Amino acid sequence: MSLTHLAGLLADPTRAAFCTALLDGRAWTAGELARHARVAPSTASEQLSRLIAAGLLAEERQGRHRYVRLAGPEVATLIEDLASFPVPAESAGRSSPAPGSLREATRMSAEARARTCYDHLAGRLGVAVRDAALARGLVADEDGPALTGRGRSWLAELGAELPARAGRPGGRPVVRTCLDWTERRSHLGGAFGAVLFRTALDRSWVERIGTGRALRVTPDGERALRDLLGVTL
Amino acid sequence: MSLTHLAGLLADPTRAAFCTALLDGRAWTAGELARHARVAPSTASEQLSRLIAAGLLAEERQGRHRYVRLAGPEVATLIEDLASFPVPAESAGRSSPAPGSLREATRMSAEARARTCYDHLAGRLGVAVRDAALARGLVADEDGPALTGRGRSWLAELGAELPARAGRPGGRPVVRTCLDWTERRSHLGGAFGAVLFRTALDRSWVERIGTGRALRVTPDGERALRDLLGVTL
DNA sequence: CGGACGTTTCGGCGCCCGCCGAACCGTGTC
DNA sequence: GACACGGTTCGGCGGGCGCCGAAACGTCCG
Repeated sequence: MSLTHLAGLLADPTRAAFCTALLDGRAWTAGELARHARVAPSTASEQLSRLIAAGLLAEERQGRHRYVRLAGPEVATLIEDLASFPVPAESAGRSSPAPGSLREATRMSAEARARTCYDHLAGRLGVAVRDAALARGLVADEDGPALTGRGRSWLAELGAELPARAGRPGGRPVVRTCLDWTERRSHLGGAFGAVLFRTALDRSWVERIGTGRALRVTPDGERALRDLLGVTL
Repeated sequence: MSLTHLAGLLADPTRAAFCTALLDGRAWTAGELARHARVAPSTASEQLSRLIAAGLLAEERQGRHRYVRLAGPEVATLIEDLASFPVPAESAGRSSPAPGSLREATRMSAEARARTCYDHLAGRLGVAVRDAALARGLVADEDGPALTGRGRSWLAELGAELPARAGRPGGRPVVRTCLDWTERRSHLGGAFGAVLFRTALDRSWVERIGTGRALRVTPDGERALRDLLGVTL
């Protein structure tokens, strides 16, 4: 994969829209993505094939549907890195992308509260969780974040465990900080962030609302967050 | 900076050639880059302006020359990340970019031996330095690399010091591993890697050869590497 | 079996953008 | 002051590529 080839794939508005939509970590059908990006199904089909051929996306066919998702966490962080590259000063013209409709505005505020970032938590909830994990000594942040011994036993008590390859060379980093670009603060990614979100979803502490990346914290979730991390929202 | 805009800048062969050339960490003039990428000076001028406007490059004018360099380490890592994205299997056609001329071949072998990677060491030398730093306990690698206490005092004895902002939020990471794509192994980047290379250059342990990224280890350098790190080449 | 639907392939249109050469400007040199 | 040289601006050319609509294919359902 050459630099120009990869960059060229992300340089097109349609393909970029696909990728950012898929940042919610879920699998979308080709048709959903086509409607989302407002292009003809034929166009979506072509562009998806290219993204798949390049190894950015993975596909899974089920009957007459073609499900598509990001190929892995590396792809997600790559896209996040590109998308969060600091904008030089002179773009002060239109600071926010213009709320547009009311529907759009409420969606954005819901996502600011709590949302997914590929496979972990983001938004104010994600930042609060990180702060709590730091305060309780589950995660240290000396020259880059790391899971502490206390963090490991906390995770074990929770009944969750990290994938075996996490942290080993070639494997996924155990904990990564991910710049949250609504909050302009960090939240927790990496294998730890992922397993945290996974359990929260499994135990119905959070649930997805709408078709986007927004999340809602359930009453059970509020209780769990308070008892396990001391987080109050 | 939108994702598509940034990616679009790197999607063009000419602009990409500029960026990868600038990965040597030095400042090039517009004309040098034009010749390097084999385009007319006028073309180079236009493209450089765009890269600068986007904040990827920084310029410095001296007399009738326009010097240009990468805007910072973040840009370098961004480009490295994109360039080192794993290529899917079916590109097995032409594995290496065809040596072409003899001149080209000797340049490549020199760069494989020792070269710069933006502002730190790479190639076999870079990998050897990392291995030595790990073996001597200067750097640990538990869930991501970190500078140890011993590493800090080693650096102090050397008479070198890290920039004050290194490791703090918003600052540069103290030590980063950077996948070396000739060696397919990691070498040391980050503030530590940079200060290491800086002192090596200041004390003439290594010197640049040719106009590219290749380095030569001086006799003084061989001695220093052996005494300080136990590295023999 | 027939119709609806999601997806794919193909041909063709239109636009964007990278490229160059020519003219021009400012700087350094003889 | 004349000339050389690096860089920039501008107009115009050409190719690549994203888009669509039409037609075809496969799957699911009645």
